[in-house]
Amino acid sequence: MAPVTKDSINRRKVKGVEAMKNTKREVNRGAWTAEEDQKLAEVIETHGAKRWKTIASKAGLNRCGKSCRLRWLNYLRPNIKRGNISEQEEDLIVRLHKLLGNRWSLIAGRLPGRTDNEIKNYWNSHLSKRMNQKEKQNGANLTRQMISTDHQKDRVQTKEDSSSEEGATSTSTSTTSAASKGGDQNSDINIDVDDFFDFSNEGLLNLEWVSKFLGQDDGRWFN
DNA sequence: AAGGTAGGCAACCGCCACACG
DNA sequence: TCGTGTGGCGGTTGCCTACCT
Repeated sequence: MAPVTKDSINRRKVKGVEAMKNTKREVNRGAWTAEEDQKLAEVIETHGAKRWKTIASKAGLNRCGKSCRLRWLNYLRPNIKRGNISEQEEDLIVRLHKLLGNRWSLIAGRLPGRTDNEIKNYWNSHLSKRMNQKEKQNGANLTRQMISTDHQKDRVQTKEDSSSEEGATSTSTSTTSAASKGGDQNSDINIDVDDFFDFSNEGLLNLEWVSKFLGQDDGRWFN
């Protein structure tokens, strides 16, 4: 809703500086200044993106290593895409989330130039709401389906009652068994994703492997 | 015009896993 | 084997802006 412009970011930075001046804590907190960004980038360029505590001290930044790491990974790192998540990316996020849950770093690993933080934010602000709406729709459809199925079962039961009592019992059992499997799709996929995912040899943004598990019949999530 | 509200994003917090001495 | 330091991750918060009343 509120587009984040350069101006707004700079204003935040100024506010952040003010907040830092007022804080009694030892390390800087809040928004990063352009100067801090530059220092951090320079140190990482010469020393590499590791040993964040060392980087923080070498850069002369009064910030903790964690903060430096986060800033680098989510903002300063080269080849970062910002905003404008495409339909393809969105589709992939939804599919991966269905498969992996809130494992944002894994999901981000399949989206070049996207950070886990960005995906997490995008999910929380955009997709989760749409998913809820979709689930409600599906829930309503499912209820209608179940009512319809119950009526059919009743008809079958009545028919079988009149012929064979034993046969009716077996039919009922199998129906219940099938229904119990239909609840949570994720529970059907009994795989260890940590062992399973090896991204090294796969092309990025390739939906085939996701579709293998989730099924192409799903089609697009949001129409 | 002013205040309230919701959306969006950056950054922080707390926990956990791993490496190393 | 244990303790400590560090990095990584997901959840949450805080702030700013645009929109609504």
